[in-house]
Amino acid sequence: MASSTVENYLKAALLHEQAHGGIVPMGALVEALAVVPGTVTTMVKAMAAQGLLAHEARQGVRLTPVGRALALGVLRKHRLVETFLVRTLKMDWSEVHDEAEALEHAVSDRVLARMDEFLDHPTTDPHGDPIPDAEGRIADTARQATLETCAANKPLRVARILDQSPDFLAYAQDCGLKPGARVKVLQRDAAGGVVRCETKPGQELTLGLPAAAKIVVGAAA
Amino acid sequence: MASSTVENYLKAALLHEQAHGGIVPMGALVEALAVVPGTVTTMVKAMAAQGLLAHEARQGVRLTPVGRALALGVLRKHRLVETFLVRTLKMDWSEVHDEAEALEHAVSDRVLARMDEFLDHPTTDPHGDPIPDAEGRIADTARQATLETCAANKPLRVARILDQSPDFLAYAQDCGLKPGARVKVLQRDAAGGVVRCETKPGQELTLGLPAAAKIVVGAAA
DNA sequence: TCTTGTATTTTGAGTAATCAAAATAGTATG
DNA sequence: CATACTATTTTGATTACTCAAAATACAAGA
Ligand SMILES: [Mn+2]
Ligand SMILES: [Mn+2]
Ligand SMILES: [Mn+2]
Ligand SMILES: [Mn+2]
Repeated sequence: MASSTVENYLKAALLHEQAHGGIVPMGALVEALAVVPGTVTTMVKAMAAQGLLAHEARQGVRLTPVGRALALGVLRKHRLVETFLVRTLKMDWSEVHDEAEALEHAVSDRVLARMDEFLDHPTTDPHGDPIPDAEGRIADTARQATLETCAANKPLRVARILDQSPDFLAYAQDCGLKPGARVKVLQRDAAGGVVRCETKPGQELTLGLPAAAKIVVGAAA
Repeated sequence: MASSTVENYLKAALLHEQAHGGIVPMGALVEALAVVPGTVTTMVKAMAAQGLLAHEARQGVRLTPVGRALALGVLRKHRLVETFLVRTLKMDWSEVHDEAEALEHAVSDRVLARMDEFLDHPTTDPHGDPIPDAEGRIADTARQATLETCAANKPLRVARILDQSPDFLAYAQDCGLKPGARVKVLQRDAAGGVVRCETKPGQELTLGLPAAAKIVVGAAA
């Protein structure tokens, strides 16, 4: 029913809503979809006419319940496909995002259900991103601590990487910062803009604050 | 580079060429792609301009070497995906054709290579159709015997089913006629238009000639 | 040869998605 | 408050693919 283009717009709106809350400015869609502003205005009007989102003139868009349900379905496909590519086909976690970007529009619900079963119903993808369940429920991940904001000198684990770019993921892997890895913040220097961490005993690592903000951490259960 | 539409035209031309040889009439593409004749003329002109096929006015098309190479790549994706869906995700062989019809355009060469490895380089798909290798070489399957044409009273094996429709495949499965299954033709009645076969000892089966012609058989090694 | 019938092509039109560039609205700054 | 800046919208085109319906070419049959 919905074209790949429409699905991409819906997913972009959902991700922005999850990351920032409230209305999604047109500019966010311009950026996410890499098109010119006029294109977004045109598409948004068409999608609003279809009841997928509400367009507030000069402000931005909000997903309707129908639009959000569709967006969650696309996000579920994206993240299950990523999980499949890494776990089953042994692809590198830094290359699967782009592959999933295309496959999320081609995998049917039937295939997805078989894949979910095959993978034993995973709840997070290789980047630590939560996978919505078949009914569209998704774990709330708002206000989680990152290496930029967490407490120092406590044993933690990497929970999620907030940057899907191959470059950053390759770098994170190099540093031993994959989801599940242990970390401890040794010292945070706000003036210098760096965070000093320990990954393994003796393995130290200094990260810039923007990079540190992309590493979500949780208690080292 | 090539759109899904172009890939579908190329694959249809290749399949027709493999089944009938020589030039592919416009009408064959009309049928295969379920579009109106004028649409085919338009698309064919565009594709000829791109060097994917040669258009002989009022006659039909021939694949160029470039077009054929692309078509073989699409066919390889289609059949590897089908194999994957049946072997790994345990889907029914009668439903995978339609799924593969969409996935063949979304699976990248990188993913395909991993899948090929994972499946241990299969050479035929679940319907017995040969899978082109990574260089586009494909087993020649012209002039193989079918239940309509093969010798009687010799132990044989089903090699391939030439009809991908879910209905026919479900029927074939019911009759125990999956690739690899043993069969023997007991008697052929050209006047009555039927073939009487034995699948298992004691299990007899009577097939109409059109159906029999869709079951490719080979020696029961 | 004339007449049909069928396959193919042409013509005219429409939809989805896009861009470039000009117009506009709203916000922030002096 | 006037000005400037920025985000958004509008306008006018373009590309890819599609259909409906009319025109045309070709191969047979009478
Ligand atoms: Mn996508
Ligand atoms: Mn992910
Ligand atoms: Mn296809
Ligand atoms: Mn097949």
